[in-house]
Amino acid sequence: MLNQLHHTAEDMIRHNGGRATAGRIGILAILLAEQQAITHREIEQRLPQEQQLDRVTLYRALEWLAEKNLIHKVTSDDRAWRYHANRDVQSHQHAHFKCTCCAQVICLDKLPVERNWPLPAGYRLQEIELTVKGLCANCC
Amino acid sequence: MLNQLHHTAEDMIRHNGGRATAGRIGILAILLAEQQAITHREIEQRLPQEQQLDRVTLYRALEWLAEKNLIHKVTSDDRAWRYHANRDVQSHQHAHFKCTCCAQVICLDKLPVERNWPLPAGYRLQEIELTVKGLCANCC
DNA sequence: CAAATAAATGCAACAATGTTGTGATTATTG
DNA sequence: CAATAATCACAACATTGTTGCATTTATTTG
Ligand SMILES: [Mn+2]
Ligand SMILES: [Mn+2]
Ligand SMILES: [Zn+2]
Ligand SMILES: [Zn+2]
Repeated sequence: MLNQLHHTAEDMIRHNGGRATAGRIGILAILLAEQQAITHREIEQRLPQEQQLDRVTLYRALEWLAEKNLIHKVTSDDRAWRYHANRDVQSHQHAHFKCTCCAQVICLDKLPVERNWPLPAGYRLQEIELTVKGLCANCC
Repeated sequence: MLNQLHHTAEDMIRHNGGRATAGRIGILAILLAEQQAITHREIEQRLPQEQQLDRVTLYRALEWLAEKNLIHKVTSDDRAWRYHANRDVQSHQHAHFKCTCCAQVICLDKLPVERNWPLPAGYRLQEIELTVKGLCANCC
């Protein structure tokens, strides 16, 4: 099961012309297995003891994966990026939900906001970032 | 003009039962004068030389002003809070625009998003945080 | 398979932003 | 003016992320 994900991860990495290193494969497998968007720290904790990576290496691997569009970064109000594998649905813009109690972040399907936003004259829209804050099912 | 704002700021602070210190008044006057939401650092730079405040004092003053609802904080993707005085319009929820080039942040009037968002079962909505990213008139 | 090479890694140092604790100062009250 | 609680300044710390550079390694090539 996790082995399957490792295989998938390796494929995804090779398809993008990157080196299939243990670190990258492990990180991407973790993100593929995860339902939520998780932080750098949480990824570190999920890595098996025998293949801990340097903080910087982890940051750079995540940066590479994001560049190649295999994962995406989510901004949060606690100053920590969260990362999540790109599934079909998430490849285009979508909103996020963050629990104000336990801080979990999940990706929501749609982005039900009109693209032609009423901006001041001369302003150009590039991207909409939307986070719904509230309580998750566990914290309600 | 700026003197007028100082007077207004002092009134707002006293109305909330706080001590009218030079620091608080100066900070709030700066935020009242500003069209955009600005960072801690930018506030510091706008303070006259003779009344520079300690970083921590500035943080705590901003915290107090936000608690009293005289200003509001804006989350951004660059890990720095931005602050803006609460005018009538901004007292309720609104969206923000951030220029991806010069990083300026302005408050937008409305929040044209349906409040009854389609969340997973058991989830409860508290607040919607929306940032439109793009290019401002200067950077276009 | 072995050597060559570019890519990835590990480590140390640094930067930005924000927080906590505590003793000194000050705005306000009477 | 004196008393007092609120505010402030300073030092120390925490978290998250970045940069430079020497070392290691995955992949390619012969
Ligand atoms: Mn997402
Ligand atoms: Mn605002
Ligand atoms: Zn929760
Ligand atoms: Zn701009």
